[in-house]
Amino acid sequence: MDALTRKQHEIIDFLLQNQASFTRPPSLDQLCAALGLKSRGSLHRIIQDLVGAGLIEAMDRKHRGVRLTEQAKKIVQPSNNSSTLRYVGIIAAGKPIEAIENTEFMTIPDEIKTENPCYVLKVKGDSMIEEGIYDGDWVIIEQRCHARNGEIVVALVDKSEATLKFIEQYPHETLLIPANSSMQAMHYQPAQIDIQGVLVGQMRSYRSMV
Amino acid sequence: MDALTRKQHEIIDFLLQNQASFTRPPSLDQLCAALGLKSRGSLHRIIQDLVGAGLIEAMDRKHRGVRLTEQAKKIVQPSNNSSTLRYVGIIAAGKPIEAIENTEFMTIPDEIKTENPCYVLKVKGDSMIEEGIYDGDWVIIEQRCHARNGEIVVALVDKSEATLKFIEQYPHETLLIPANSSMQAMHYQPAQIDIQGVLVGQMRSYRSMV
DNA sequence: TGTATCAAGAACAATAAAAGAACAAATTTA
DNA sequence: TAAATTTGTTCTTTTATTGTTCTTGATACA
Repeated sequence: MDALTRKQHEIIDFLLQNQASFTRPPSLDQLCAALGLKSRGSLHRIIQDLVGAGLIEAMDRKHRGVRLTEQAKKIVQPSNNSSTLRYVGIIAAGKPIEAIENTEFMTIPDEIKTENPCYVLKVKGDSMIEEGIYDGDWVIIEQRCHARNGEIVVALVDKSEATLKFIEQYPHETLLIPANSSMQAMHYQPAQIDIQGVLVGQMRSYRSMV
Repeated sequence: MDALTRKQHEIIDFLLQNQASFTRPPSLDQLCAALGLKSRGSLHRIIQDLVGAGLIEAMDRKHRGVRLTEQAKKIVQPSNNSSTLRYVGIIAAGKPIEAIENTEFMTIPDEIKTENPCYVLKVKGDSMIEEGIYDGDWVIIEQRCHARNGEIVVALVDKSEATLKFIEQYPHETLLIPANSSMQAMHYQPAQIDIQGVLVGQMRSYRSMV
């Protein structure tokens, strides 16, 4: 199969990304409208080339619209707008992270993660309640061992206790600050603290509320 | 089996979506009325093709209406497993929902949605801040038109303004209650309020904080 | 410069669909 | 039971839509 031209690529990308938004396979005219073209004559040629490449099903004069082949649909699977992250366990202030028994995975939308490796924790406790992070919420953590002041981090204290807090780092002191006015900021020696990741996303289910 | 023509597709979609609203299988004339056709002659041909495709049960002159086969009902099931939801737009208290221009879809983990149809909105404003729902958060809404007292709903006020609030419904009064102590509960006539969905999930990105 | 790609549009052929007439079978009503 | 009505079926005719094929001209690129 030859490499696709720019336009062929654009059309396939468009179709793959908008499969869901067409309730049925679009006709050439509909595609033209969606793509901003004024006439379907030239689009037809491009579609035919894609039929040749095995990415679109032949239309042979049937009026059934432009349908992607299974092969084409597979192309998009890896580059979906989400990815599967490891659900590691439960984080509760003052305790080690309680790992869950069987490794679980959760599909997390790109909107609340980053390009870098991330993992998921479930939050236990109210220490970040004023930041809108509640007991039972999930948090998405980007895995890294450094953070900037003011970021929310998973911090390992004295190699034993894990906690989710705002961090402030100074030459001779590291502060872990809760978002809960009934709790106090904690002061540590920098060596006592290991950063295990930085908060990049959060999510919550309201299903069990009922 | 060949792919369906547009009209065949439309009819199957219609039947699937309106199964519940027909007390008995619709006759050809009823279907014509529902679909805006003036004569059943042409509809019959299309139905026969669908019988041939195994999606509709053969009628053989029985006057009992059009029934989908089990196979046809399965067609929609797989898309249920998919966790791709429509990102509809932005909800800001006191304004209509501001639809986004191009239909977008977001992949939402099963943990923060339900089995029923859901859609996604972005929240603007602070009216639910004490419930941990902040300006800029996404909310996942289960699409239904009724709610129980104490649930958080997308309510359409006077057919014009949309808002996200706790709801309390009494025979002669409906209350929309914010989760923000600097705001007041609003009192309405029940007829002023249309429920457009119930909150089932929430999520937030911390990426832009940096 | 020549080549490949692409947009626009005209013209055409095939298919799909709408409308309606006429009839037969099933069902309901009187 | 008989008549009336509804429903499904089979046609034909007409219209609309969709896919196809060409030609012309513009643009990008090596």
